[in-house]
Amino acid sequence: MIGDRGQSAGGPSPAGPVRGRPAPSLMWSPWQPLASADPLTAAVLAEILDGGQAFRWHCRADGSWIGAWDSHVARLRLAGDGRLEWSAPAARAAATGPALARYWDAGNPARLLADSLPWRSDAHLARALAAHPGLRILRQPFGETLLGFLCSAAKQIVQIRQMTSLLASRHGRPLLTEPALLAEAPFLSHRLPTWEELAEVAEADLLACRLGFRARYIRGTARWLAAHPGWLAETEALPYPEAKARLAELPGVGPKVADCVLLFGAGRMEAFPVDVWIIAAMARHYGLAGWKPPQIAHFGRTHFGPLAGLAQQYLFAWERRTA
DNA sequence: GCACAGGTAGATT
DNA sequence: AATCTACCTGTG
Repeated sequence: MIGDRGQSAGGPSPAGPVRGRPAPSLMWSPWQPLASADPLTAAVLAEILDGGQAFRWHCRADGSWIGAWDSHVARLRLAGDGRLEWSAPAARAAATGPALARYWDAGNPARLLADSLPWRSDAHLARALAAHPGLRILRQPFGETLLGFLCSAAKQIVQIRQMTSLLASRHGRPLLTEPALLAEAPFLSHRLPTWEELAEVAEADLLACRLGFRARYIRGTARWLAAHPGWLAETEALPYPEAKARLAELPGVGPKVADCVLLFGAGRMEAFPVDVWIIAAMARHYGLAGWKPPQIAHFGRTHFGPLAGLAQQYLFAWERRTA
């Protein structure tokens, strides 16, 4: 249960620091390594958590990150050797551990995945891989990923974060209730609303979340999903081409959003989202100037193979860093 | 003031 | 079928 821990002390550690070392927090589980995660740099960790895959992670002053997905909250940080460590609200850490391993797709070492990309015959890809060792594709909840990318049309990452944050605080169920945790991460006071919950929200209230013309898409998608129970879960289980075609039936979901949802929310590595950054990257480094998005997507899937979406993420990171 | 932003849908060639 | 535009709204 949430919120059943005593709050009379009001602080993380009544005992205070011992000989200069910070006392362990009563609210957070101890830091522990994330099994089989690749060594990372701070820059690559930032690219994974704040590079446009997910929109609910925040970097803190000490360099650690805090974020949420589904009903889970976690902190992440790098140990001295670059290994990733995690910690969760103590009351829920037992459930968060396995959930995080799935979210991180920890069973698939990034190094192995990247090695199966055609970098040996693609000098630019080789360069992008070398620049971001450990970069990986998250395996986020399908429905939340759909919501995030329905917000993404013609918006920058900062603004997508703002929209999802408002949706959560106004229409999602409570997440962090312990005052000490809430004080650390007020933006995680609520989880994202489910599609069932969104179906009950009036379009005017969605507009008030700064969604603009996306409010109509989200409202339409929510109503459609409410009328078709089980449809989303079935779609997630379909092979890539069928899943993409089905997602595109939803209002506001075109080729790019569908590919992002399947790549970041369903682990479909063959999805190759084509956005303005990738259009620029393919024009600059692959001689595809003037190509249309569907042509670029086809080129990407054939040139990069079954893990084209992973290649896309490296190219995307390279392009943003050198822009 | 005005162009532009990690697109999509609908109208118009 | 391919190409153009409007769509909300914050940011520079």
